[in-house]
Amino acid sequence: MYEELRSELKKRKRRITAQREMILKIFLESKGRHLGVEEVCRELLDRNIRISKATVYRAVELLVDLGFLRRLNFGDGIYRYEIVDRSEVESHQHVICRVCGKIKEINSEMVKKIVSEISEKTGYIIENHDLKFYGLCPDCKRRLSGG
Amino acid sequence: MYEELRSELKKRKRRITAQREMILKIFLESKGRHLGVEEVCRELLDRNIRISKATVYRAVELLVDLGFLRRLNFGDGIYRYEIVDRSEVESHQHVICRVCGKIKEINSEMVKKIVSEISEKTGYIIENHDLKFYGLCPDCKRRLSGG
DNA sequence: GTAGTTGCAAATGCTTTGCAGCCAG
DNA sequence: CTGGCTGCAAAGCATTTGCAACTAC
Repeated sequence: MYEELRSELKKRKRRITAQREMILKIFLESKGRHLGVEEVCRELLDRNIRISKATVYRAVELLVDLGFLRRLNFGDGIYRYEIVDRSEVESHQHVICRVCGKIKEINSEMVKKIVSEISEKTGYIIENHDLKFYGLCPDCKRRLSGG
Repeated sequence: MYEELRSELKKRKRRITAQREMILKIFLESKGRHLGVEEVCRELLDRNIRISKATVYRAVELLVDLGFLRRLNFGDGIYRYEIVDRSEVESHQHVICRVCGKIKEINSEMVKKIVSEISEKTGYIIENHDLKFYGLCPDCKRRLSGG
């Protein structure tokens, strides 16, 4: 993945820097998590690496541009980012527990059908989407009803 | 709707004020639009009504709590609000043009199927959802491809 | 050498909050 | 009356930006 990053950076005449590789590394080692800038900085500090917050902001923006990260928005006022798995479908959907905040990724075949249905009905060309389902996860469900 | 607002406020021992009714009125008269606090203030000014921004912030939060408004997040750093139509299904979905920003509401039967599929697969109880589809609206599609 | 990067601090922009005065009940 | 409400200004926060020093190439 670092090789791809280097080649993408070269392609766009942007520089290959230790900071950028390090930040990508954090995301590669945190697969499945959804990190905000603050958390990225914390992860870096845990590894005794100090990169200024401004640089992290600029790096994640760049990594989103280059297609390595995806920006997420869970409506809490903080932008979070996750690594883009090239093998995965171009869309993404999350199920979020309203009690514990746990986030689960899902992948429904039915999503494709919805997309084409919407495309037909509205005349829009749908390029990507962001689906969030809110509810109770099994654990919280048990905890709340059980006791 | 104002009657419902008054009774909800009484029920919760909150006061009935001209500002709160006025702000609800703005939303009732702007059905289908997604107003941010700034825009609500502008609408008020257009009607020669001055309500402080802080009050608007507090009022929309209250109206969301009471179930009259729904908070939306289109990822541009601004919370927008829309009136909740009691007759409508408890869920909502938007199609957003990435060029002109136009937002269209949709209502797909297929959404219900997805919800139950997800519920089965994940064990979550899905209470509501927030679906956003991004792409090109017919107008921008024409403008971009046509010339 | 030079243009892209970084770190810092200051600025920005949306939202929240403390507080004194006001007003609905 | 009195506790909730409003308006104002100040504070909070996440994010962005200006700039001088630095560094990849």
